[in-house]
Amino acid sequence: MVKFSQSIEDYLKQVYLLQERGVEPTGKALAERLDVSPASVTGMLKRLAELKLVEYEPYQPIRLTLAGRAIALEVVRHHRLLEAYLADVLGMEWHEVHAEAEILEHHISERMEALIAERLGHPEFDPHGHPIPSLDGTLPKSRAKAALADAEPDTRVEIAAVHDDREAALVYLGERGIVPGARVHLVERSEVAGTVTIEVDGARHVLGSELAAAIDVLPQKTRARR
Amino acid sequence: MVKFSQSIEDYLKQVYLLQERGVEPTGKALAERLDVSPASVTGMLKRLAELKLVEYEPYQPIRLTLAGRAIALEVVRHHRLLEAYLADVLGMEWHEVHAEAEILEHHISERMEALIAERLGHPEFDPHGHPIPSLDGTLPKSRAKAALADAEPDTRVEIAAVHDDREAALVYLGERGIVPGARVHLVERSEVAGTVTIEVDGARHVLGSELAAAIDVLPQKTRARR
DNA sequence: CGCTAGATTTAGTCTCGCCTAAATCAGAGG
DNA sequence: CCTCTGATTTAGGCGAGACTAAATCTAGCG
Repeated sequence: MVKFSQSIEDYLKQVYLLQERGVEPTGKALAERLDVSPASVTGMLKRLAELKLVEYEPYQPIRLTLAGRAIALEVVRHHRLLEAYLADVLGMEWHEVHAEAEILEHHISERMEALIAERLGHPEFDPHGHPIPSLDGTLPKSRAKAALADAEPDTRVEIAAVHDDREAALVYLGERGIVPGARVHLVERSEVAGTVTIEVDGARHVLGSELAAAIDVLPQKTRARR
Repeated sequence: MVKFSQSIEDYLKQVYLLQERGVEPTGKALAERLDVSPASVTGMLKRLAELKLVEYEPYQPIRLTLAGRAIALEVVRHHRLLEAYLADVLGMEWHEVHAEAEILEHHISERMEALIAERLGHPEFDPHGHPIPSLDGTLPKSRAKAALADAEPDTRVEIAAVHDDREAALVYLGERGIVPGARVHLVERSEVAGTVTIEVDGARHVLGSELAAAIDVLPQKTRARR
């Protein structure tokens, strides 16, 4: 597979990540996530279409081609392996790993990727609970999960993943033990207040629904899996 | 300290490395090492002079400013720490580490640098025997050493450093145990043949003077130091 | 059916680093 | 002191990837 620029990798990755979260990858969404003007996105999409990495016609939905998806998966694999490595081996805090991996994902060799994966024992999930694509492009299958913001009140759940890159949010959650694998009691949700109340380790916490929407949980009848 | 582009870091690093080896950093030498045309070097030197990172006047010798030297040292520190880390912790072969470090040196955070240095116990030399600048910009002092190509024949010496990036050369030397720390008997030198004969672990090897010039040795009255 | 808001695309520029070709300079030898 | 050679600099350009401003499309609503 030919080597593409970091910019190209970033665009493809963001298209993939939006799709992974079930969001339509529009030009606007890409512009926001890439911190770039919408006009720049259009320009790049044209190039990506030329390169057969995305299917793109003006005003039509954006889709990755097989080749584009392969690159996106590779970058995502690098990112998540790096997060796991930085946290587990180097002892970096879980809120720091994203920023570091965001950069390094574009620069590690296949050799280094393999050494890292091996050292970690080929993990299936990163410290935020995100699935790590395998070398052949397959994803670990995870059980049905729901956003904490939508889960059944007064049930016990297990935190599965946290989809929030902001360091402050991760510090906040980490300090309160709201991390993948944690068992949590969902006390109540208030639609009108826009809050979710949970109990972790005997302490109560109230989260805004925005943050609660970024947290995926599993019904409690499960075992830990990290 | 402001963040400069990878290109700028590379230019400054090469100026530093040439000086470290006692070579005048001319435009031509830089062009070769950076794999760039001489005209491009001139252009970049102008920019670097504007940025107060080098002292440069047309046709005058090139010198790093304090700021430029600080950046060069930082990049070299990253490079050599990474080489040590990749070899010692990740188990990468000593001939592979240079290429990987060459890229990653520009992308690791200060935080990661610190974690790596700590994990390694703040080493003074990298796997090739090159000194690792400390955080405050000082270098470990190494004892007087000479190129293998110039050393006294029929003496015992210790390999101190190998100044050759080519993978094939490193594989060749590594397979024969010609690595920093190794004790070697310098059997003879032939000016006319352009060869140096050494004995390592009971086996004789003949090296061309070019390669022998890239190997630094210490007189034998020393202890191992890695 | 027509309007409008918001998303998207087009057009035209800018900067960074690189290039080639041509000009110029420095230093050695006659 | 002149000339030749090799190093260096100047001049002119190019491609990537970003930007702003202006034009255009789409979709929802009255």
